[in-house]
Amino acid sequence: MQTANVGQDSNNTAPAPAHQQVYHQLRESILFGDFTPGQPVTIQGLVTELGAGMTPVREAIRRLTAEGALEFQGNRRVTVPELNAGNVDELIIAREALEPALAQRAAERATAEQIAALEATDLQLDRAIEHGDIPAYLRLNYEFHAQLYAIAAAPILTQIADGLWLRFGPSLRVVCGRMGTQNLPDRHKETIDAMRLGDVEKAREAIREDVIQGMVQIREALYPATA
Amino acid sequence: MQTANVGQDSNNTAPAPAHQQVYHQLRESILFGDFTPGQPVTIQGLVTELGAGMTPVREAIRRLTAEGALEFQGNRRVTVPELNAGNVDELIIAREALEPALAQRAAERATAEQIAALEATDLQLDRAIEHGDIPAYLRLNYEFHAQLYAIAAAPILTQIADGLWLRFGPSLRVVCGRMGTQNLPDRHKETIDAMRLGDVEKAREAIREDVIQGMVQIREALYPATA
DNA sequence: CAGGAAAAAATTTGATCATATTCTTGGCGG
DNA sequence: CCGCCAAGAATATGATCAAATTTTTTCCTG
Repeated sequence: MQTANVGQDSNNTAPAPAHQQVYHQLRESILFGDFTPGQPVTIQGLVTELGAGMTPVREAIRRLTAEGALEFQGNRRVTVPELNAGNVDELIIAREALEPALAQRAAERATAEQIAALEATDLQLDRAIEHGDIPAYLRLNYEFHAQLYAIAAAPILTQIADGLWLRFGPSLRVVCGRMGTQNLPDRHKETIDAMRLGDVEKAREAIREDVIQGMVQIREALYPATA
Repeated sequence: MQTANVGQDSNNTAPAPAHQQVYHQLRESILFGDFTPGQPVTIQGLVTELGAGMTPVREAIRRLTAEGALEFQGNRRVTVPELNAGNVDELIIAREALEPALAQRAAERATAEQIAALEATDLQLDRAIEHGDIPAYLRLNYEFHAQLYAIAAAPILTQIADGLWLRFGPSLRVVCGRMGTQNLPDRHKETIDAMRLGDVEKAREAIREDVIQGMVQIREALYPATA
């Protein structure tokens, strides 16, 4: 959400608390596919791997568990969730409901600069797709939507939508790994055009299609049999 | 979500971890109005009040912060969030999007027993409204919706919808305290009737109206000026 | 004698606590 | 009125205890 100074402390600002740093690191790892669905996540493993204390790691894990990015396995174990077909359907419902609302608000508020920045991200995204650079694709695709959220200026809706990315991030990574980046069309250009023209309804619809298209692709890749 | 054994350990089962117990206690306190919007929540206060250790309390707070039930004030302070008019609007959007979807799924799946249980809850709710029993009203109103979520069998959507209750719970309490329970009509009867008849669309619409009605009432009570 | 299931020991991991450290804040003196 | 200092609260650490998993051992059966 807020861009806290995750790194070293600049001149006067205090460094971010360790638990926040750990949280952000873990979050990125989950979002951009350093973890695979089903993978166990151990506290002690992270403690040694990140060189952090036990308490910050525990807190970061709790936070991510609450966001649905990790799953409490009952027996004190925590794993990266594996999505079943029903879960994907739920995510489709949720994203189809939320993202168009955010896009609409963004279209109503966007300045020319913000739209330009959006387009810049999308161009980088195109390049990543051309090069088949999956990590860059995942990052920039998320970045595009995150920029849209920021423009929408709706903190609660944004937090919820962001949480959804955490849920399907690991699976998206798997799907991309299988299919490459070529067959991943989006509706970003249409969205940007609509925003330039101030056509709120069209922007809303473009994002709706973008989201559904992407989610259905995940579902088809993971569960081809299911209708 | 899952009904862990929060209390003493029954014969063979291990007692729930302290951090979960603390989480559930805090959660209830927030949901049913033991905390008021803006109220600061201190770790040490909870440690002494609940007689729990510091680590479990910290973890519970982190979890509730991630769910939006508490707010990180930046300077290490945590408070119960105060909703502004825009926040309420966002909550309306989110609930209007999610609850009908859940109601639809519930209507598609409900057994006669489940509908009967729903009706029983609603009758208790009516009694609480008659008696002006605000705590009971808050509890049973939530219970009604929670039962609906359970029937819908959609864990992700349920978790998100549940999180929304945590966000407006404290404010709902304030509104009820101001207006009493009399002027709080709902569409529960219509919902139950529609479910009995298997009229999925009507159930969806009834819940949609129920939710909007309730949320608009909160908005009007807190921010009368705003359209 | 080999294979395998059950039991027991060992190791790994999670939960909690007491304590030290760091940061914020409110009051006091300049 | 501004800056410094002390009190209090939050953060972080490492130790300790408990639970779960894994490995080893044992014993029985074919």
